[in-house]
Amino acid sequence: MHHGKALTTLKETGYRLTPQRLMVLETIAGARGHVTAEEIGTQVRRTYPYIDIATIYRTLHLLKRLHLVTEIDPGGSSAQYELAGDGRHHHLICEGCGKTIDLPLAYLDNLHQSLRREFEFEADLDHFALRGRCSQCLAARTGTPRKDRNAWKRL
Amino acid sequence: MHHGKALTTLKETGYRLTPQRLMVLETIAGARGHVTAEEIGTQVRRTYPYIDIATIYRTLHLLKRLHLVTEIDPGGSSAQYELAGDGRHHHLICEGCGKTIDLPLAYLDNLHQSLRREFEFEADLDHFALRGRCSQCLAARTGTPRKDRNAWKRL
DNA sequence: GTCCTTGTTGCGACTCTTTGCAAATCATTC
DNA sequence: GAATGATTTGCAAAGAGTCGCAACAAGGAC
Ligand SMILES: [Mn+2]
Ligand SMILES: [Mn+2]
Ligand SMILES: [Zn+2]
Ligand SMILES: [Zn+2]
Repeated sequence: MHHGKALTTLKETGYRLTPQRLMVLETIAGARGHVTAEEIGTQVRRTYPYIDIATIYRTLHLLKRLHLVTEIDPGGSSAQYELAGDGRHHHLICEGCGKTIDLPLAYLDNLHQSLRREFEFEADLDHFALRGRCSQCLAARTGTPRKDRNAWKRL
Repeated sequence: MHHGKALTTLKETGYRLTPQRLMVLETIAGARGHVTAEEIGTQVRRTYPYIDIATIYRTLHLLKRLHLVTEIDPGGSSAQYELAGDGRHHHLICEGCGKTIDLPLAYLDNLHQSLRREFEFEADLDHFALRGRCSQCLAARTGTPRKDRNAWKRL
């Protein structure tokens, strides 16, 4: 995944391409998969120790607004960021076991288009996390044994 | 909107119906529309000044797990809660003007079912907030005037 | 009632993220 | 290149939400 396009877009939209922004972008592009703001900080501080976490968050917001990176909120831990490129996708997150499943972009196409048609609403469905229960966690809950007094704790 | 069912469900599932939980529930039921945890706190403290915000959050998580209340994350401000009852719905939130549109539950039915069929994943789509741009904010962005040097700020 | 177990609360500390502000940096115009 | 105005940064403080823990309340067994 490369960030050449990101640099161009930044310039073209009139934002400044500062060293900090470049380093954040390079870190995201260099990582495989998702990274947190704190992980970006750790990496950037190797070459520029003064970067502040606020700058990183501000940069991430900017890049997100320009659709150059996508954010995901796993719920219960820090947000994760990813370069918006070819392998776009959504995520299914199981609240039982934490497992995540990649969901092809197309699964939200119908919704996206009916919102556009019927509400003239252009939804931002770049990188979504849907919570729920995976098949295994669902199976584990069927057929509760008769005397399992702790079953309700796992509701 | 009444919370009788909520009380029954709480008892039936084995959780204790403490005064704090009752007060939180009554506050949510008594409000019209969404309430934040802080608003619940302000209301409850009128009769019981010692309630802690952590207790409120814990109660809200519990009620959410039992599908008795729904949560929405407006992004940029505190989460909002609502009694799960008849008028179930989702929300479209415009990032341009802040306007919110109610979206009938049915709009996510197809998605819900294809996830169930094709991934055996039971998604939790009780009360969703979808970000994007409303028709007016989209219209306002077409046909950028030639010399509007501040246009990009509004991206 | 007492004993015992388990669930719940309030408090304080902590994490993650956002915001206000003054100083620094950059682009533009003369 | 100096003056000017706008953007960006680092720092410190605040907001929102979570977690560990000791004290407390409830329920069951006897
Ligand atoms: Mn992803
Ligand atoms: Mn609602
Ligand atoms: Zn699972
Ligand atoms: Zn709008």
